[in-house]
Amino acid sequence: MLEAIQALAGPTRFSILRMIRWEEMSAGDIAGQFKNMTRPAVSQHLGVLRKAGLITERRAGTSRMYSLRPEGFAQLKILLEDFWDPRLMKLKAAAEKEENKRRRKK
Amino acid sequence: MLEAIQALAGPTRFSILRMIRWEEMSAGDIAGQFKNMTRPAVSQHLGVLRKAGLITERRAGTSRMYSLRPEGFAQLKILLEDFWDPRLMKLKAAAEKEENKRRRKK
DNA sequence: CTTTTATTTTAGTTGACACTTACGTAAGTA
DNA sequence: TACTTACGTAAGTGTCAACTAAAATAAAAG
Repeated sequence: MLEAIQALAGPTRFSILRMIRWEEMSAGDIAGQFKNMTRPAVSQHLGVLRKAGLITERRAGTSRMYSLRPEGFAQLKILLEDFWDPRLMKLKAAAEKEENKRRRKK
Repeated sequence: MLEAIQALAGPTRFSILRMIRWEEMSAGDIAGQFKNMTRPAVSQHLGVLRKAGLITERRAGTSRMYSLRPEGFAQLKILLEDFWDPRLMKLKAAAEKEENKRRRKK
């Protein structure tokens, strides 16, 4: 889980994620967007993002297409919500306790 | 904004945030939870978290009390939702389709 | 004013990570 | 087959962030 946050924390990787936010892109096209950075460097970042579960890879001929993996971000969102507002969390916990009580009555 | 993500990415800082998740703690108490780490090190991490807007500092006598700052996490949550929410993605795609139609009419 | 307590700040060291260059690989093409 | 395209992987290097130790600061107590 921390792996995903660390992947997100790199400025280059963050830019990559913004690029493929709406539609998949090839590794070459992604690297082409960067000035002053070699293609292997971008490839390594793509590897980090993939290992972190934030993107998926699809092979198309000699190209590799990368796209966002919503599941990865969903998990991060859940994680952040736990920090979001502790008071709300307490209320939610209480509500769920109530819910369970009701279920057990059946 | 990236600053907050980078702050969150450090394992030590992540632990600190979990500690003060429910209630404020003094710098000393926080540092006391860590084995194999000096107090200055923890203090530096607290500084990073504060600069990133994730925690707030309150002075009480010679102690400094730290607590979570929900606003900081709220912004992060919004950021992630932009990557995650499929409904937003669909809306954007539809908007671009419209945009293309308009262009072709010229 | 001096001492104590709690903590930050400064200075300096070291390990991890982001690069580059060079090489390897897999799929398409002549 | 040999060549080209589009990549990833390996090895080496420099930079930066996390740490420690020592000094500075700030508030309370004596």
